[in-house]
Amino acid sequence: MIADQLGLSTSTVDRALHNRGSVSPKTLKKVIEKAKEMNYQPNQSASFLAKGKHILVAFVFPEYPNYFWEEIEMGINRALKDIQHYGFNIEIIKTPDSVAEQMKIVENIIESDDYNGLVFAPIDSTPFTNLIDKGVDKGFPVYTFNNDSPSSKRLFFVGADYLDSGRLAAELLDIFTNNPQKFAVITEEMSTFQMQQKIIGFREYMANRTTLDFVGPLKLNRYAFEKSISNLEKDLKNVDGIYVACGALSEVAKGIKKMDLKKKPILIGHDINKEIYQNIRQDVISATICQDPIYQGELITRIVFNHLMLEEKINTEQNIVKLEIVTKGNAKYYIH
Amino acid sequence: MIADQLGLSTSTVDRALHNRGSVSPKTLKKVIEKAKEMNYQPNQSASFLAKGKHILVAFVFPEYPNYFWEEIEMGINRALKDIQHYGFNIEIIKTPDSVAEQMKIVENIIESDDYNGLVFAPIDSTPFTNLIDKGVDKGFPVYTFNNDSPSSKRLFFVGADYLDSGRLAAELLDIFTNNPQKFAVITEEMSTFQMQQKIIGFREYMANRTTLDFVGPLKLNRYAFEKSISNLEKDLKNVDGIYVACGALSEVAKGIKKMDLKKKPILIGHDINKEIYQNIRQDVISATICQDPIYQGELITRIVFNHLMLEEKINTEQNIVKLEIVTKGNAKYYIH
DNA sequence: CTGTTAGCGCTTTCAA
DNA sequence: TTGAAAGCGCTAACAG
Repeated sequence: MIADQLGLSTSTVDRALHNRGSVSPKTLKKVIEKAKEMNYQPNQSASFLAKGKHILVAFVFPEYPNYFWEEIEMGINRALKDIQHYGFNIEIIKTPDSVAEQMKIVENIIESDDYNGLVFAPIDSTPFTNLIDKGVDKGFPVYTFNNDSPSSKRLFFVGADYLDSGRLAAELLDIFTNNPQKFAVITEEMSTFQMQQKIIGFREYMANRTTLDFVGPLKLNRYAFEKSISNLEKDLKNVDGIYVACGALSEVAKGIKKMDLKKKPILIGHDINKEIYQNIRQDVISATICQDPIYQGELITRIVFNHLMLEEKINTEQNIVKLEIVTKGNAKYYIH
Repeated sequence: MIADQLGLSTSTVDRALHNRGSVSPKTLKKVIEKAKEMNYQPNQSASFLAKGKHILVAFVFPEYPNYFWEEIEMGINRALKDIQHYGFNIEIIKTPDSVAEQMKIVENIIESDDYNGLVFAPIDSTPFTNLIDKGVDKGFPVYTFNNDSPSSKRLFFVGADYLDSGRLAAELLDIFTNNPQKFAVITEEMSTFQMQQKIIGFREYMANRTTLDFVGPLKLNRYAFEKSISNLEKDLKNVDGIYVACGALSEVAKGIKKMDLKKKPILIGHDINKEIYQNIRQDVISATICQDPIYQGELITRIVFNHLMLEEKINTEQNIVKLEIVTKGNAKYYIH
């Protein structure tokens, strides 16, 4: 219609509208004005059909803890259902919790010509900066999610603020306890970046509590949870609250039930699965902090689609997802 | 491709694939099998383009409380951004909180031929059953959201469970108070269905608290909040907790600050806006229960799109959204 | 710098 | 019951 009204060919209009060059400034201006005047909205279906563009994006993330990443995948698939018709495909690659292994896998993806982009959940922050930059510099788009690499040139980040997550955990312990004397913090021997952040946040919140006693961070061994938890019995003998900063909340709950403690401690942690849910219902766990993994998965997928397929500009550069408080009263909504 | 391999024309294949009739059982079977064999995925862009289908859906909902419905609109627009290119348009119509007024508006929409569907947030449940059924019976699709009309034939509902919302409010009062003696419940003179549900849920949770004293439901006048709140000062003199079941949480917070109460009561309510947020930060409000209006708006819009434009079947018939607990520690994530 | 043309995969009308 | 053909709005290769 623009072409008709201006006595131009559709191709000229197309070039003008999309800044493909080879258009005189005069016609360019005419076209842009006309488009605005008649409030032209491009027909995306026609555009997709004509371009026949097909894209494959690699999604790389750890497999542990399983239940968390399963929900992320649910969210990815939810977005995919709406957009894969338009030529957007993905491949999911799971990695161990090892910087070296992740490096290798990501390097291969960036080197190869098999993918048009990478969505990546690094288990640590700074070690990946150079690798990500290498990709982005040669025009290979890299997005981070769940864990960021903020000093790199990644195009976008979707995920939670783990410092704040630790602070919120501290606040929850505060709300659920009454005149507490002693808190314990539990993490893993193989402590990841995000666990460390959580603990820093927790401590920050508790910094001015001079009358409080803290034990920990007590360390669990991922490959021998049961034993390493039962080893903590003496440390937990008379704590009022326990903060589990790693992915072993249900295991800790299970261990505590077996212990012979002076008083039942308030137990706070992160994320949710069926076991955690049961322990909330049984008042073993008082609250857990969730970060809506389904939404995270859906969001990063839609953002990458919009960027790669619709060539939409990225304004913000990150989306920090909200932290949700889950207790007995609303836990049922968080289980899928 | 299917047509090629089978020596048929594309139109026959099209008819077969979409059960448009006029296909012999033999060819029908052949086509279906071939499609499955080569895992045929229809190209939605081509389909949209060829059909040139355009749809207009009416969204009808109350305007009060403003801040809540603004967030719903944000969610609707978020979905719209992705799908309006495909010929999906909406028109938003706001109504007063009056059954009669809503009736009139909805009736007009169902009678007229201007819209292809209706998304409707009724302020009450049963009164709209017949009207909704009238629409659905004549093939005019009606969906409910925020408030349901479960006995009607509406095709889908997106919204919260308000009974459960009241229960959760009660649990929160429980968590935040310590050995409470007396709780107050506040609602409006012009009490809507959803406020009533919340109070029923609240009472259900508190039913076995024989040692507790309850005042209320105290009633506010929407058109004279300040005055009707200050009138409650004597009732609130020595309560330990207040549950605001209506949309006047920030007004109540403001009123309480001015009162000369024996002890600072724990204040719990629903939803969030800038004023509520400030009062949470200042420890005037302890917690508020949110139901992610942005998500609700986005979800109902996508569901209606999928149903009307993609002719997707509706399996579940409803989506009950989660109830989120917002306190000082995570409130900043809930403000937009 | 501009225009002509073919074609993306599907739907729909009309004729056989 | 089937097929031929036009066309949806846009893109891209090519010629001028």
